[in-house]
Amino acid sequence: MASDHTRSAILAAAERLYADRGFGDVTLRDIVAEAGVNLAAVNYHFGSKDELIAELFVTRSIATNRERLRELKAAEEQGGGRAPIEVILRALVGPTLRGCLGPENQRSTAARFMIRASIESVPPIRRIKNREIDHLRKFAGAMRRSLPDRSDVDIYWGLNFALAMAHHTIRESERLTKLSEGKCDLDDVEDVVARVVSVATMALTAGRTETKAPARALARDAR
Amino acid sequence: MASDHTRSAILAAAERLYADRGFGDVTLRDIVAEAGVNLAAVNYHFGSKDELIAELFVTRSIATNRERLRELKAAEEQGGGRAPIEVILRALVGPTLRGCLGPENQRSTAARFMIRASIESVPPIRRIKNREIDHLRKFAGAMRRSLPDRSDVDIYWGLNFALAMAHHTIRESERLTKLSEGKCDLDDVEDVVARVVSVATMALTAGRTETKAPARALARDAR
DNA sequence: TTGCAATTCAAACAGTTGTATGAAACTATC
DNA sequence: GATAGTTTCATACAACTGTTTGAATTGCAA
Repeated sequence: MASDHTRSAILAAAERLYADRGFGDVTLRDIVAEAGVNLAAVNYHFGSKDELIAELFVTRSIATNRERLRELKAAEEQGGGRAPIEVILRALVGPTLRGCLGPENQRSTAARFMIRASIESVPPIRRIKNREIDHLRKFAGAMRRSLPDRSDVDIYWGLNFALAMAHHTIRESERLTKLSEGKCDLDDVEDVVARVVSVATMALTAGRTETKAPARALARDAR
Repeated sequence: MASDHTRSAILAAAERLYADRGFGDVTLRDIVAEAGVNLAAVNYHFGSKDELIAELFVTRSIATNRERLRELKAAEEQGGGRAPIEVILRALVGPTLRGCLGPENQRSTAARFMIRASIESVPPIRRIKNREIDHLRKFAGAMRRSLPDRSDVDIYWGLNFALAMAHHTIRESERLTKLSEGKCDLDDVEDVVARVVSVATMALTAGRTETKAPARALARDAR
């Protein structure tokens, strides 16, 4: 046991720096300086830099997934096994968007770290990341129960597009603000969530009478 | 003038390696080995590694933007100044998707390089990247002309979501294939383009009678 | 206090990175 | 064919990376 103080100071400093500046250009020396500990402490407590990153990622990954699944479970129980698709999508993208957008002082370091992890591809994380597929499968299952007439292909595409809009908006929030000259307000997080959920819902329910990839026909007309 | 052979060999090798492995872990020595030239050649011909990356990015950026604008211009001229929104969106996301997806042997190194550039954030590129906003503004203008009843905010959000779906699908194509157990066919590029265009069109035209952010009401009902 | 393990620390290590150097090899002009 | 300018090359350099080492310090039990 012992103090544990150094250990958690390193974790906190590392998470903060990675969230802000990305994995690429944060060195061990940056981390220990920020944490106010000795350089050798990282290797002593974690073994290596990669293991530090991995531990950070696993911890946060578990926490984020639990949060999302909590919302999902609650929604499905309330609906007797079937939740409205909008609520499922909200459980999927809401926690991340809320953690990464909004006024600077209320952004979660943890959420921003996770976005970094999903963007930059660093070896120790890549190795673990496959497990997240199981997590997404649970959401795919809930979406299937919510939209039983929908083909699997459409479910997966809808899931993909929902994540796409959420992650891309976070990643490019600065550019979107500049492009729109401030008209798109990324501090109004609930509006952003509502927009993403709305579009994803449309993607998943358009042409709902057919069962086989109806989105294609609609777009083909435009060619 | 002189031979120029070494110069272009370096450019080609660098683009290939960056497209495949990202900027993070491609060293000058990797590049010169792939190009079959001496280590000092990069600094001799380009001055520094950063200037090599910058030249590569500027060249490709101009080419990609020209291709997209060509499609856009053609569509607007054919429609007498107003192009259908689907065609505009297709001009926006089509070239990139076609260059990055599809069977391995027909993927464009250039397009994959550009996606890398838009994903990983490396200093020399970040400095140049702001210019791309002007390019996107041209598309925003065309979309405004196509949907004159739409508010600027909705236009920008639609543009953002269209790019989001295209880029995210490219970035996470492997995961989507695995998640869907191959049901989502990412080799059928035209299907992917059609899906993205279709959803983006819905995002931009839903509730088309109103002028003020109608997407919000739809999602709010679901809360 | 003594003794022992856990922790911290300054320093050095080995490896890799981008860059610079000066001699050698070319190429074209006179 | 000698000369001047360009391009290539092997090599060295300085800076930085993650990691290791072994001595100092700390904390705690006997």
